[in-house]
Formats: sequence, structure tokens, C-alpha cells
Amino acid sequence: MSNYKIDDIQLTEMFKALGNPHRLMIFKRLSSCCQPGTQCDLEQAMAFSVGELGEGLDIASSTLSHHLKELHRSGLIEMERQGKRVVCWIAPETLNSLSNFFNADINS
Amino acid sequence: MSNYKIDDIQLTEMFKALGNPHRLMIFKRLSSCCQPGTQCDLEQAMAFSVGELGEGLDIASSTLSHHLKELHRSGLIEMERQGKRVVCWIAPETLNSLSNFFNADINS
DNA sequence: TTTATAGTTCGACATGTTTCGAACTATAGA
DNA sequence: TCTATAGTTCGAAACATGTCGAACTATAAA
Repeated sequence: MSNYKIDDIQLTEMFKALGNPHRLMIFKRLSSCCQPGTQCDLEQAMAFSVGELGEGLDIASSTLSHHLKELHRSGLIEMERQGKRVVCWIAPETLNSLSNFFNADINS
Repeated sequence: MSNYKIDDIQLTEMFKALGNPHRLMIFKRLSSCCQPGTQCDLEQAMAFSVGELGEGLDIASSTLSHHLKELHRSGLIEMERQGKRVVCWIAPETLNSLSNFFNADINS
């Protein structure tokens, strides 16, 4: 089921976060653990490190860090230090909530 | 079914368009004709005029016009002059495509 | 304790975005 | 044809964002 409703301010922040090509790439990379039609409920199972997320993006690490901070602030991703690295994963319920926004009860 | 895949550039533009509080409000207003769990297949049946979309937003008409242009350029909405007014409606397939993006096959 | 690896924070700069009001275009009706 | 209504375009100002390199912090390993 999961009908948790995100408020408009947070929704705007999430879309703003995804409205940048680099951040969209990062988000897609993080989403790649989720099988079609299902929710990624393993959460951290397929988490990526900051360095892995930046591969192929051709941006400075400081810029990458900034983008990840934006994704985190918007509520789209979670971050946690694990030893030398910081790992990231899609915030649970995020995919469902956003899918629902376009799917159904948008009616304010 | 409808598995039309939007490319990353257009996707970024759509999210950028929705990443503004005024434009998100407009988009939600336009989506309000769609019933929960269904696609709005009447298309223009519940189209709104530019003026109607700006009601309660408390922005200048030039600003409203700019926001609608952004929503249109991103591919989220359609616009058409009907007499004295210009009417807007959600671009068909948009809601499905975006819902699918979060629902399933994000895998680039 | 020193060194290497992994990220973050900071300041600066260039570029985009939001917003307005004024001036404009398009249509319909008197 | 003149006027009112509905939107758009333009230029300017204020503000936000994306980017970098340099300097920093945190952890692990030699």
C-alpha cells in the first residue's frame, strides 16, 4: 500500500534535485538495484560509495559532494560513513511516493 | 501498457520544470482532472486557461506566462489558443512515463 | 606517527532563474 | 473602428546554482 504523502515543499525540493543532469545520473545509478515493478527493500544492500557514484561523470570531487548533499537534503537519498568511505542509497519509500504522485491522487 | 521511454535530457528538463513551487502548483491543478489510479484520457476535457491556472498564485501575469512556457518546453504540458484565451492541459503519456520512471525500469 | 585514500568545506566566479512592470499582440464584442 | 480582455515579450534587477581548486577532516594501514 504505502500511501505516505509528501508535502509540496519537499516535493519541489526533490524535483529540483532531479532537475540536474549529473544528479539525475547519480539517482539512476542508485536506483539500478531495484527490479522492474518492485520496491528496492534491501536498502543498503546495493549502496554505492561517493567515489563509485562519480565514475564517468567527469566532475570535481567537491562538485560531486555538493550534488550528493543536495540529493540528501531533498530527502531522495541516505548517506552513512562506513570506514574510509561514505555510502549512499535511495531513501526507502521515495520511489513509491514519487511514483504515486504521477500515478494517482495528485489532487491537493 | 505504454512503455515509452523519455530520454535523460528531457527527463532532466521535466524535473527542473517541476522543481519550482509555482510550477508544481500549476502542474497539480492541471492534473486534478485525473482520477486516482487512472490516466486522464480525456486530455483537453479539463483544460485550464492561463488565467485560471494563475488564480491564487499571486504572481504577475508575465511571470505566469514564463512558467507556463517552461512547463511547455519541458514537454509536460500542451497549450493552444481558443479564442481570446490560451488553454493548457497535461501532455498525454506524461503522467504514465514519469510514474514508470520511479516505478520500474530505471536501469539506463 | 606518518602516509595514503576518501570525502567535505570554503571562497570565488560564471551562468541561470525568478520576478517585475511596461510595452506589445491577438481576439471578441460594442 | 474602437475598446476591453487575455496573454506574451522584453529588459532589468535580485537571487540561486554549478563549478572549480585549495585547504581541510576522517579513517585505515604501514
